[in-house]
Amino acid sequence: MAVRGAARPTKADVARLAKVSTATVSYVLNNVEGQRISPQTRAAVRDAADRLGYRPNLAARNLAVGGSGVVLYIVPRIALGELPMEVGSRLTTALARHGIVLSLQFETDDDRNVIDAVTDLDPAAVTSVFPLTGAALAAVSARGIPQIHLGSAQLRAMGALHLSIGELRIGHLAERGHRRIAFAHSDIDRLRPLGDYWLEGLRIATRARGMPDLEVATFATDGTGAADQVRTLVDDGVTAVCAQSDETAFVVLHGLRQAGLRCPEDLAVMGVDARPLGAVSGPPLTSVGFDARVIVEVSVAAMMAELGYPTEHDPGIEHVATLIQREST
Amino acid sequence: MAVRGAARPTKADVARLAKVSTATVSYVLNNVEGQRISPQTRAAVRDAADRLGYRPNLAARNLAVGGSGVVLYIVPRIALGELPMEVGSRLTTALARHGIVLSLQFETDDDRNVIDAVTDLDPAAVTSVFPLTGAALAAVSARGIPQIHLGSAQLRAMGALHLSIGELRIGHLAERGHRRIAFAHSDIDRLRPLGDYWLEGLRIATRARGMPDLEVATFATDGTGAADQVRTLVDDGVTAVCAQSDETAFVVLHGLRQAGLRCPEDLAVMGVDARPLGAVSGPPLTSVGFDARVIVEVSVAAMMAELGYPTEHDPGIEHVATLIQREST
DNA sequence: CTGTTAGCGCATTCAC
DNA sequence: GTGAATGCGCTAACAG
Repeated sequence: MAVRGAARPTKADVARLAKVSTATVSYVLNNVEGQRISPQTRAAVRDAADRLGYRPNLAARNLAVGGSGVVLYIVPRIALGELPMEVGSRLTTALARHGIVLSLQFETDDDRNVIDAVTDLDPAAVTSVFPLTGAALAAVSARGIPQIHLGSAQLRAMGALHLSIGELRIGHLAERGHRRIAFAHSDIDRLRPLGDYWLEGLRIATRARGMPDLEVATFATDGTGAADQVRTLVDDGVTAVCAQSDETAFVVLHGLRQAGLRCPEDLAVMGVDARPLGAVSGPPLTSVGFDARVIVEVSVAAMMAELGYPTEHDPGIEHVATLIQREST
Repeated sequence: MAVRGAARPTKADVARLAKVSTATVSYVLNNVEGQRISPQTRAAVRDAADRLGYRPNLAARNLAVGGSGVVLYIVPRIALGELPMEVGSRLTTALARHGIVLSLQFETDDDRNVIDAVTDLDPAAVTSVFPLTGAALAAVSARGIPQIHLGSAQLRAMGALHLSIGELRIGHLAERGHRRIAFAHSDIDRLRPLGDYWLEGLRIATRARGMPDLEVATFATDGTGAADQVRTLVDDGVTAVCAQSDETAFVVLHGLRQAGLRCPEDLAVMGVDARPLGAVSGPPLTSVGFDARVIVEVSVAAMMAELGYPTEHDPGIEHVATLIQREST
């Protein structure tokens, strides 16, 4: 049990209590390789350390190693479910354990905050879910700061997620007799790559079943023109649409209501993301829910590895996604 | 291994360029009182500093002043619109300008991450929108770390927000002939205080107009039982409901659709928060949008002041809220 | 194997 | 007014 006095114990205190030198303390606490230290000394140090509730002073450590001890995490502004925030959250605690603090930066139009943060905080690295672009990218690479992002490369590594999701969705729709299916893209540019990623999985699934290729439509986030688009789709003989995300699915649903069409009778709609709001949309939305835990773990592990803190634990990749059947299909 | 850009200039570099001592640099750059420095020297230092693009090394500064340079910001887990995140975001950049980094911590059931962060990062303060509770509170106060939160005290200071919002909503409904109005609470405990806060404002507004007191109903977030509740309300003669938030309003809308009732004919629904999704709900939701900028500014200013970085600029409190009329009323 | 020591960059006394 | 000197707590060479 740590006794909390006024001042935090320093490495010197630990050394004194363990009756060794500060260097030794440093070695055992940092698990420095190439130093052979007797198990008992090691134990003594460890004991003294947590007897005192010792925690290294980050400022001092950073000063000594010449780093800032800060890593930036850029959060996309667009609603992409809770995942990015979840990843950020987990990353925060995972890194804190290593004494480095994660500074979340939310995307803005001008990337100003990112640029400021880069110059003010001098981060050791910049992490993000999507690759940086524009001014932020320029600022970061100008300073030679390593950037780490979780592109579809990692997603692919994640058991070819798009394939299993695609199969899951198309399978569900095919079972219900749908053959002509459309894909609803978001009109947010930034999300395009993600949409394309899902689309690819869907395409492969339809092809495997000898179904006609998917039609593609892009829906405006604010619902503008959705009714007309939906009507066109239905007139073309499309009977179901797979949206790029639940958000986009909501827009399609909106279009259906505006057009006076019924869901799923006239057009079935399916999202992917399983946001809580899907339970109360009109009608409640069928979607596929991710096991956030697994995805987050993979992401965090990848980033930690990239940052030089490899995680020994490689989480299993099974069952990352499950169908959530509601009334829209 | 990426080659970092040119080494950062240090205070010594600036001193050399400005032909003064490092102490002088420190004085002018930190605007130290009680030191009389010639304007020209001052100018020379400033010039040299930004000529070199000098930024102080945070680790070194923190070491010298004995602080960690980290402040925690606890983000409530519940969906409360974008505001808390927005506040966190702004706080991040505002503090970064002062060389302190904000570490966002998301609430969890066990408060484990907060406790860990407190011991690992040794923050100078802990900020949050709501007061801390439970284990997190214990950990923070045990260490005597100052906590700063934005309770309804500040909200009230913010021009009695609940009153103006209440008046705005009731006024809108009254204009449309509604007299019997209900309030829809969220079933999330954590949100209760916020709901009560809004409710109080609504009550005062109805009373002022001699309208009957509001009925209160609590809706489950997942939509369970919403249809019955809505039906009961309508049977009771209620013609409009003010929800605690847009989220809750969506649940009411869901109940209406399930019950086969029309909105706004059978029951008008009004949210507060103006989330983007409101544009594509069924029907699109009337709500009141906050001028996030103002609220965030007030919050951030209050927190900065509390943290010892008073902001000279006291943002005006006018027009923090505007009615967003859509089809649900 | 373990102790000593020299900085890391900055804020802050204290002489000049 | 300004410059030199100290020390913050820690890491990493270098001795021993």
